[in-house]
Amino acid sequence: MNDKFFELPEEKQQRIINAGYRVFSKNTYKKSPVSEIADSAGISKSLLFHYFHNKQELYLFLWDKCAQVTISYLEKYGCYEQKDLFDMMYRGMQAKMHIMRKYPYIGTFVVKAYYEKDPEVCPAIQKSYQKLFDYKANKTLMNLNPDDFIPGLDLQMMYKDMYRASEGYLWEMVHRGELDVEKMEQDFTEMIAFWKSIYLRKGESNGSD
Amino acid sequence: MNDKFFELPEEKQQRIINAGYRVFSKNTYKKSPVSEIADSAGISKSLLFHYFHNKQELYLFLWDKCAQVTISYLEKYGCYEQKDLFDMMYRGMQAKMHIMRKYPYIGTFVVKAYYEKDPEVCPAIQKSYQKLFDYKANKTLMNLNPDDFIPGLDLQMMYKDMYRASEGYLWEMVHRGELDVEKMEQDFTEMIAFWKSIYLRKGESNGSD
DNA sequence: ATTAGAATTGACCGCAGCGGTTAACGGAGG
DNA sequence: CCTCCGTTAACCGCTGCGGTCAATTCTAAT
Repeated sequence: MNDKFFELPEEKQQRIINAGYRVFSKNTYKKSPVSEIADSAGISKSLLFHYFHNKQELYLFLWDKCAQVTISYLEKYGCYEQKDLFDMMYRGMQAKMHIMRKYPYIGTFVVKAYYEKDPEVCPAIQKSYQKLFDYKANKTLMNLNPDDFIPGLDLQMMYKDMYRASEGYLWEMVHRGELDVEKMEQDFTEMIAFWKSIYLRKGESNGSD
Repeated sequence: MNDKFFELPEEKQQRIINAGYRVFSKNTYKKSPVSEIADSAGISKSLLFHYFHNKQELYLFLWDKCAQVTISYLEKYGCYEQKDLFDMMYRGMQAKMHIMRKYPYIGTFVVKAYYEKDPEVCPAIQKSYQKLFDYKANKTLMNLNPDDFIPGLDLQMMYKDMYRASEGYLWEMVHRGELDVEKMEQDFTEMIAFWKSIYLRKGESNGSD
């Protein structure tokens, strides 16, 4: 790719990147017109081809950017220094929200990319996905103390259920269209509070309402 | 459309319908090639155009079929005779599973259709969606007795959380590719049991696990 | 066997829209 | 005035689309 791209003002880079994520997350790789990306970014198709030699290069750049962004934010928010489970979920949520604020379509893009079948990009995706996946792999649940939770609780199930509810909520929001990140952050906070209220053992040193 | 379609053997009708759901749920309306549907159904494009005059007609037929199937199965499984909340969820799940077994891509199709922007089909979709939505609207939660549940539980939150977890699980499965309905049914049953174990008031006349 | 009629198809058409190229435009600096 | 460079409109060859239609195969009654 043309390094001139990085000399562009941040805002313009972002606009182009997000346009890419948006279009590629809506269609297959093959059926995503570069012209639509250019339009969405407010530049001409020619200019886009000036920065990226071809469609494939643009796509793979976006993919790499994707992994890079995810990892950097997860680290930034300290999502893997898990002391308290719920605190960790909260940090994870914050990281996700921050990413979504900056790159609203990155989530759906990742999913689409992962299941992309086109031989022009598929191998590259598959190869580098493992890295990201390994990174995200939950070492969670390893060192949870059952005494902190209500007696007889299936911790595995609890975790799965919370994870799924988060995913379900996210899905709900994404498909609703406009992402009101403020509201999402608030809703997530509520959800976490709810989970604490039902899962955590009561009457301990924890001050909850 | 050509009524000859309905004289086809059930299995062939199904094959065509499912091919339609599959292709239309993968791409936008405009970017879904009729030829791919025909291929996927194992017939020629010409024949498909023999049964449906044009793409639009095929699409809207599939949409109608969709509403019709959903409603009929929800009724068949008695999903709205809610006495016990969890029983109702179980019935709902069974209905969904039955549908997915018969029309694996119908779920994703509905979602795609709902957010379809193409002026050739959008208005028709939007108009008839309200019906389906009104039908599915949860009168649930109306007549729940708080005494059945653990004290202080926020019933609204509980319901939302269960709903989201279900969606999250479904999303997880759908995006994983092959839909092992048996396993899904089993997992859902487990989830419902889990919910009963954490939400339901203990030590009553209810005999659980 | 013959044949009418329906089921089914391959080949075709005109056209839209794609990825990518290129020649030219326009504004800032000298 | 020229030159550079970010930027674009116009263009090109081509693919693949929706839809048609004449031809072929299948079915079954005679």
